[in-house]
Amino acid sequence: MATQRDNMSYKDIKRVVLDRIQKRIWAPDSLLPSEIELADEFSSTRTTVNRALRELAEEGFLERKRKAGTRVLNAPLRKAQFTIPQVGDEIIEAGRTYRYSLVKREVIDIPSWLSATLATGSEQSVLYLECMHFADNTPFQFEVRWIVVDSAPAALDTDFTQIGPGAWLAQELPFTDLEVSFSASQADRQIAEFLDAREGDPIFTTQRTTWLRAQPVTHARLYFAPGYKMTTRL
Amino acid sequence: MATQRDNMSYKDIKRVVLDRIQKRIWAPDSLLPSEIELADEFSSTRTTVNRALRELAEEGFLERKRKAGTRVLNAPLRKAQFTIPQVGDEIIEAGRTYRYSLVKREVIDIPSWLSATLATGSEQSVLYLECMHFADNTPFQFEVRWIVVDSAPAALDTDFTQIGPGAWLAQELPFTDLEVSFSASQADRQIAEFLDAREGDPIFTTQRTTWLRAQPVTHARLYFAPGYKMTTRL
DNA sequence: TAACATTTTATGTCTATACATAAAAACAGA
DNA sequence: TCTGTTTTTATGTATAGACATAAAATGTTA
Repeated sequence: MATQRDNMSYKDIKRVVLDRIQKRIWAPDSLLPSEIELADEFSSTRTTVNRALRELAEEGFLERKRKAGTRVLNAPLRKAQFTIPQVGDEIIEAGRTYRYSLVKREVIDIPSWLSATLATGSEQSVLYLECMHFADNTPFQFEVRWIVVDSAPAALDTDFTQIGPGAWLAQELPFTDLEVSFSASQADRQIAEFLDAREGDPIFTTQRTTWLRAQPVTHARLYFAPGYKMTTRL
Repeated sequence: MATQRDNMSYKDIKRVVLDRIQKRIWAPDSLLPSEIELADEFSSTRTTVNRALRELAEEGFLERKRKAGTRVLNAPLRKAQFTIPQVGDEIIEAGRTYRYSLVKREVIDIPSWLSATLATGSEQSVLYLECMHFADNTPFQFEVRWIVVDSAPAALDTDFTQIGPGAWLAQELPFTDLEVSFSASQADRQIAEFLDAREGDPIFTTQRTTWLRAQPVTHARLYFAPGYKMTTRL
């Protein structure tokens, strides 16, 4: 058997294929040679070529269908991956010091808009929390969170003065489904105060909802201090 | 050789492993059995187990290191994947009708802030464009775009009255690197007018910069009409 | 004991081959 | 020509075995 380092690795093959796509050697919408032909050309095996093409398809460059073959996507619907960070981690990673503080904690009946959003019963209790996250002692994020008590009874025994609900939930409760949305909202008086902003300032806002196998766990609204920018490179 | 349908597929193995993580059978930070041991348990092979674990690591559940083994991540840094959509596609996919219109088109010297952002020479020409994107004839997005002429000379021969610069670039020019950022900004008079908003309204804003192998191609600022929300599920 | 060299080991990858399967293409009958 | 059936084919996945390699663990020496 030939030794391993002679031939091209799947990464090499990815590079070559991507290069040919970018140089329009394989034009958009055109069909690539079959795995067997490519394996032959690169004197590799179908297994290795398969991995290269599969990954390029996952990355949004190719479309693959059984029997139909592998096609170059015309509008490379490139997929950006961004990690959903824990506020604290995000701040520490930026080389700043993180401080957390609990503003409010109470158990309430689930508001009707929330039970609608979560598609849960209307007779649930939820733990309502308001928290502040600071970076270098300046306001970074104001968090408003609802935790469904039935899904996370242990939350009632936690006072959340030392640990933020995000971090606590990540440790205590796994989740299976997540919905995140991003939008721009306007600072009302409360938010302006907490974030040291002016009323009416544009506020970058994230909403997150998580479920554990169809059971709703928590909903959070995260209001970022003015000037916040979420960036991804790819 | 045993036939294929007897044993567990890599997807089955993924399911089982994920389940054990979620049930805390394999606690956060703990070490999983080695691939060989797992292959043995599932009466599978190392290749198959490897694929399952590799994908779970890509999805952010596990961390793998040579010799050190496979570890359950404590804070599952879940990775949300969102596709960078073409405005038109996004609108059409929502079942609305898309209309595009060019507002302004001129060739200018590169502004200094832009040559700084792009890390390019300061003597470049850029094609400056302002465009509107409508959904069901209501303003959806106001686009401001700079295209580096040297990187895309063909842009000078295009009038952009029929096709938007985003769509045109996707067809004409591949890119290798992309930076996207999201933020909240405030509508100034011009933006308010175009988006049928009030001055001062919070505006969800995307900035995109693309390069083709270290050569800057284009920079765009996309201002969305008030109320826009970007959502991802996972 | 600290600094360096060696061994061990779990993951990373490749090969060669086989069976599985979706779907296009070819075929057959009415 | 239409409709339903069969064949073909490219991708999808599994197996068994080998070599590659980072990094932890261990051993060695100054």
